[in-house]
Amino acid sequence: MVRAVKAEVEGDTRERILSAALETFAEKGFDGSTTREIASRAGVTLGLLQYYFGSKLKLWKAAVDLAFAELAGGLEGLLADPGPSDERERLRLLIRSHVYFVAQNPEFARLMRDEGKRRGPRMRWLVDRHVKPLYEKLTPMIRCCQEGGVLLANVAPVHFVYILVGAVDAIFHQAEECKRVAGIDPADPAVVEAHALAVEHLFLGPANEESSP
Amino acid sequence: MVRAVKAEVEGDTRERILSAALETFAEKGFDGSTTREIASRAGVTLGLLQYYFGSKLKLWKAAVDLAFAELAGGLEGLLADPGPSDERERLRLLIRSHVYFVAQNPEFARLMRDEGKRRGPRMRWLVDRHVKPLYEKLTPMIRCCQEGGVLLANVAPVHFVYILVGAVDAIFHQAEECKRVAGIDPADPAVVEAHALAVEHLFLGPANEESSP
DNA sequence: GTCTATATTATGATAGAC
DNA sequence: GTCTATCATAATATAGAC
Repeated sequence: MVRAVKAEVEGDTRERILSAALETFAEKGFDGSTTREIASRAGVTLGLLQYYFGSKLKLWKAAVDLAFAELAGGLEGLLADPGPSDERERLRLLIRSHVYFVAQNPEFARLMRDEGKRRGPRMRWLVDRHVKPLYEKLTPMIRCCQEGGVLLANVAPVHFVYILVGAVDAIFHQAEECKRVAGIDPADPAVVEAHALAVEHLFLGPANEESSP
Repeated sequence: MVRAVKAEVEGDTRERILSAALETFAEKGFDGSTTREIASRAGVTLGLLQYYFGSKLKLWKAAVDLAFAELAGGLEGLLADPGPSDERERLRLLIRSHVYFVAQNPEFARLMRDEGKRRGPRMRWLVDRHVKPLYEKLTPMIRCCQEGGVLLANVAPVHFVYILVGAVDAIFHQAEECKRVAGIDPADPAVVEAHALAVEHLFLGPANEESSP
C-alpha cells in the first residue's frame, strides 16, 4: 500500500512539528519558545501549527507525551521485566540504561527540570500524567534494594530517586555549560561510558562487591 | 551616622528589586520573567527598575552576582580553608555544607540549571565569570580525593563534579514537583538532614570507613 | 492541508511630570 | 528617586483565501 510519496519521504508533517516542538521547548523552556520558531524549524507556517495542535499549550503537552514515549521504550521495559534476579544487578542495569538514555535524549531531562521547579498547571499535569506513575514503579525497586542491603536502609526512597536522577542527568542536562567549563562534550561516547561507570561504582561499588551496610 | 529612616527600616530599594529579581528569574527563567512582575514583587514601578538597572539583562546579571555572593559565604570558605587534613572528612564537610546551602537557596540551583542547558551569551557570561573559577577550585580537591583513594581514580574529575552537584541539588531544584510526587517537602529540616546523610553515605560510605578502591 | 494577513495582547524600554 | 503615561515590538491566536 503506497501512500503519498512526500509523506513517506519527509515524514508526517504533524510528526515534524512535534519533533521541532520537543527540541525547542527543551532548549528554551515553555516561555522562551515561540510558536513561530517551532513552525520555522519544522519548515511550516504558524497557521499550520495552529491547525494541527490548536494552541501552544496543547503542542507542549503533545511534545511531553512524545518525550515520555521515548523513555518508555527504554526504562520502563527494564522495570516491568524481571531481568536479573539479583537486586544489585538490576539496579546496575537501570543506572546504566538511564545514563545512556539521557545521553541520547538530553531534551527529556531539560523538559522535566524546567517544569518541575515551579508550581503551576503544567507541572501538575506533568506530574499527574507521567512522573507519579513512573515514581511509583521505581520506589518498590528501591525498597527492594534497601531490604537486600544494596542501598542504605533508613532513608526514604524519594532521596534515592532524586539522587540517582540528579547524578545521572546533570552533566547531560548542562552539556553546553560542561563543554565550556571542562572542555569535554558529554555526548562523546567515551564520556557517556565513563559517566555510567562512575555512577554505577558510586551506587554499587566494584562490580563483584558483596552487600555493604 | 544616621541615614534616612525609611532606607534603614525597609532596606535599600535597589536591594529589594535585586532580591525580587533573583526570586523571579530562578522561578521562571529569564524569558518567563517579566520586568513588570519583578517590579511589582519589589513594590516599585517599572520606571524605577529601569532607573536602577537600565535593562532586563543587566538586572539578571546583578541577580546572578548576588546568588554567587551568597554561595561564596558558604562553599568557597570551605575550599579556601585547609579544614580537616583528612581528604575524606573535607569532602564530607563539603557535601554536607552544599546540601544545606542548596536547601536554603534553591534559587541558586534553578538559575544555574536554566542557563547552563543552552548556548548563548548569558551562559557564556555565567560560565566565564562564575562557574569556571569555581570549577577550578573544586577539581584539585577531587584529584586529591582520588589520589587518597576516597574517590574512584580512573575517572575524570568533571564526572564527580556533575554527579555530586546533581545528586545534591535535584530534590531541592524540583521541590515543587517532589511535594506533589512524593508528598514530602524538601525544605523540611528533617528531609534536608536525611538528604545530606544519604549523599554523604553514597560518596563516602559509613562515617568511620577505610579507603575502598 | 497549507498559506497570508490581521486582531489582540503583553512586553521591554522611553519620556517626562513631580 | 519615584511615578504615570506612552511607544515600539513581538507573541499567540484567528480569519479566510487557495
